[in-house]
Amino acid sequence: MPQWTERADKRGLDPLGMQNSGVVLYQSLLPGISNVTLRMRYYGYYCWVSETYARRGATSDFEAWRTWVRRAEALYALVSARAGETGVGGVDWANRRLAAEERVIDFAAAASTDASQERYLRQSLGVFGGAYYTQMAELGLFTENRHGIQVATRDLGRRAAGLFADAIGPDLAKLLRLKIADARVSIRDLNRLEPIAPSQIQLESEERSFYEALLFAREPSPAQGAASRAATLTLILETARAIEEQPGPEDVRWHLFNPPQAPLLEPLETQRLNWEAYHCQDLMQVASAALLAWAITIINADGQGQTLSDIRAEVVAHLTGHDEDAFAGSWRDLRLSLDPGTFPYQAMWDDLTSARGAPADKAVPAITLMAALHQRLRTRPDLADAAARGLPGRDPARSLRTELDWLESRETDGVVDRIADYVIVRVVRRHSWVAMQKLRRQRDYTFLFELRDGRLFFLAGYQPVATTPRLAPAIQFLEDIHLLDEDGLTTLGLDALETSR
DNA sequence: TCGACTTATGAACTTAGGCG
DNA sequence: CGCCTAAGTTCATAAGTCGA
Repeated sequence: MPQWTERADKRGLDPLGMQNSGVVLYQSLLPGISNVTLRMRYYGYYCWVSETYARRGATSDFEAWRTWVRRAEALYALVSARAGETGVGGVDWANRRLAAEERVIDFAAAASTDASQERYLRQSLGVFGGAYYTQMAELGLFTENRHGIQVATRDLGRRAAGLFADAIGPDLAKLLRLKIADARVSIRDLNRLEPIAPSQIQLESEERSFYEALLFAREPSPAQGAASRAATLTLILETARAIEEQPGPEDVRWHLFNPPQAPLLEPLETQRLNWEAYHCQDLMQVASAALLAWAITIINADGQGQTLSDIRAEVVAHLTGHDEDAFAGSWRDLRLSLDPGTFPYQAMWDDLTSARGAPADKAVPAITLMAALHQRLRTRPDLADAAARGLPGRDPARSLRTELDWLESRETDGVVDRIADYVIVRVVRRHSWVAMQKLRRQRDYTFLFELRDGRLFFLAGYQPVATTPRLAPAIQFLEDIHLLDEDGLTTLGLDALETSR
């Protein structure tokens, strides 16, 4: 291995700067839930933590508030670890403490911000500050007071706090308050506190109905993105009903990819169309990335490096040698030859995102997929509109739109020439530009190849990856509030679905 | 007993988003 | 802009299983 490979110490994230367009889109489709908010019940717990802190005689001292939050989180982690829960901040630490088999666990030091101690979490305001606060603010549960301290809001936040307290009952609420203040807890008390764990939201409780009303925007004064979130969550329930099992993120993507037999009512169809546009964007992103992976293997073919014209010639040779009749005509001919309704998108996606197989063998599938997407948008003005609304169409961003516009600009040119240009201009040179920006702005060296004496030299390989659109936490939330379980849609879930559509 | 193969374990890395 | 987090994935190694 050459010495200079060591310089590529950061692997390129979004090497074509194209994933970002999809990320921006999906963020608007599930506001109030992020990739790091993993359990619904934290929303109620933090409101209770804030209210309890206020009632003990809160001051404007941020340090005191931070200590209270950190102790509340550390205790929640200990209870959850004891109960075998997942998605809780600090469980790794809690499991280590439980394994030590102390009779009484003193977590004052672990909850402090003293760097010399083994802390349950290092970030100063815990998962509250790192993940939940911004999402709870979006939902109208939390706000910042004039002293810069995060507090539960008067209306929604206080109600959530009250419902959490009611759910666990006065005795446990008192015990919980005492143990947070004390920062010491026995195993016996951890067991007693199990009803506060994230999976313990009771089926027939006001706490549960409150979370449902909150998520599905049935509260009196819904916050900004509430309707969008409600529509997406309803579409997830719809997916569960259709596939008759607990859906995973992939199931949701593919279920929402095609218009359903029985048309959805507004605003659900509009939101489904947004998800379809997002998924088309991700398909395009993966196809472009597959061409990048291929270009990298061409660069790496011998240790001598390749010029841009070497790479172009290899692309032409490979695509010409590939006895694909479809590639004999123009780009326009290619897209018109495909049926965008029956095209095997999922098989292509699975192939391109899998590590199996050589990148060169994925070039033809990637190109065909791009043509199918092109034809899909040409024949679906509703979809093209959704893409136009949700995705950037001009420099310096790259998206489904920009790439299709580029391909369409000279679409009567031959496929092989058009794609050879695409690989050079939109893939190889684009990656160089993106990596240069990251080097300048973030000082990250993310180049997958580098230029020396007019030749490109291999630095690192690349595997196309999908973006992860917050669907996993959304599904977990729906499970936490009993709308979904391991068998799919529950009775409550069916009720919620009927109410929402 | 050896080697080929499968399964289990664990370390290291990746991912997203947000704080300080 | 560096760092932090949980969960997922990948990869290497260890342990276990099997047949010759």
